[in-house]
Amino acid sequence: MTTDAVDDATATILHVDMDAFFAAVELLDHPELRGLPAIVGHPGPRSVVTSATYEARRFGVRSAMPVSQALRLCPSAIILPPHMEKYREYSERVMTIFSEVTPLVEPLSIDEAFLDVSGARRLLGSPRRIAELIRTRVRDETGLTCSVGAASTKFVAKLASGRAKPDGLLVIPASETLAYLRPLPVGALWGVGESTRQSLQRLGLRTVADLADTPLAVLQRAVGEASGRKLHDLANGVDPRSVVVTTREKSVGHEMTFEQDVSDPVRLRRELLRLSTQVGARLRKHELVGRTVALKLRFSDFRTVTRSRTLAEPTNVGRRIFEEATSIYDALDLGRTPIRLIGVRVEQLDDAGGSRLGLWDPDEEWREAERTLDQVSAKFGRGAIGPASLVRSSGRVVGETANPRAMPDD
DNA sequence: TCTGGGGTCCTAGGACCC
DNA sequence: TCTGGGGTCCTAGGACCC
Repeated sequence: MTTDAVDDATATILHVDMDAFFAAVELLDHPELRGLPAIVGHPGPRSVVTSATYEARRFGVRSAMPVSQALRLCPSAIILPPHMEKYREYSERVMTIFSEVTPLVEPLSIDEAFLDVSGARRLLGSPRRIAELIRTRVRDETGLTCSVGAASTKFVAKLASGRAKPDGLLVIPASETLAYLRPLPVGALWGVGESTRQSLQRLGLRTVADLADTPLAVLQRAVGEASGRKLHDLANGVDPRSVVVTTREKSVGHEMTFEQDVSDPVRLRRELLRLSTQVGARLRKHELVGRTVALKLRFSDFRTVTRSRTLAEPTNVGRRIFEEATSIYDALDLGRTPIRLIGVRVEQLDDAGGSRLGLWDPDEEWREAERTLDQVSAKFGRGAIGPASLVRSSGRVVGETANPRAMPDD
């Protein structure tokens, strides 16, 4: 047995994270941009950075940063519009590679997953060897690079992959976990963002070691019962979560930010109809129904409100979702208050099962939607809106929704 | 600098029931 | 006449993650 195998025999959870995923996929189609700073983001004045190459990151460009700010930091950056369909394809390809290594794969997002390789060791070798195998296959079969962390818990594996980036591998055996964790800043812990970091700093807690040595009750008073418990555990290297293969989504929603704030209630209704139709289509595609409809609004000052209602009967019908969302909006009595963002979400999901709701004719729903628009038009004046304007209404063409007939089908 | 869109989880208060 | 405690559901908001 090699020292290698001895050293990492306890590190059986892998976290695989693609490097600058969206940007890297775009570069496959634009090899001439390799080595240059590039940013993926929707075109538009209010867009943010979705992904950036490491060349752009060297200028301080980060995900979620306004594109305008990114361009000030890095004026030579090339902006690439996103192609979600393509990213989903590559995501499936790498997830397939993972599942050929072990059936215990838990996708965490489009570009990362946890793998439990404890059962694959006899066949494929130590976790380190398995991680190398994955990295080689991903590179050979997709042209993309990924980073892998291996540890005895999910949380430490994720930390390790982050530390290994880009294009690296880091194994943290159980015996070294605490020594690795303790010097890190509290912000390295999962669930500690800016707000929690400040709360902890007020208590003089700056490192993971500080947290680990603080009595549980003190932490819970500062950040809440559940978060306090979680932080205390993580800081002590405790993370009992196992790799879970199947999880069902708990809510489905769509939202959109206008390029300029919108005061026109008719225009807002039109967006609600579009969003509700999309949500209904996705629910049916996944054979789900939902009992609660939530409306989200963001105002010019960025203040955000949500209002939700629970239905007597669950639904996955766009028209029904639209009715409820509209009714909630009307009840807010906002007049012509300018709106920056509008969103619809359906929660409390359940299987559609064999109920009638599972069977659906997308064309029929689209005709329903058009009738609804006619009613709105009749109420607010002819020509105010029409079915033809639906497609363009967002002011932004989002690939799959460019064809209105394709929309109810997703 | 002027803040996307997809989500999850937690908290807290009130209603309601036992 | 005043007052308990636990459990569940609903709603709103906020923190957080990618």
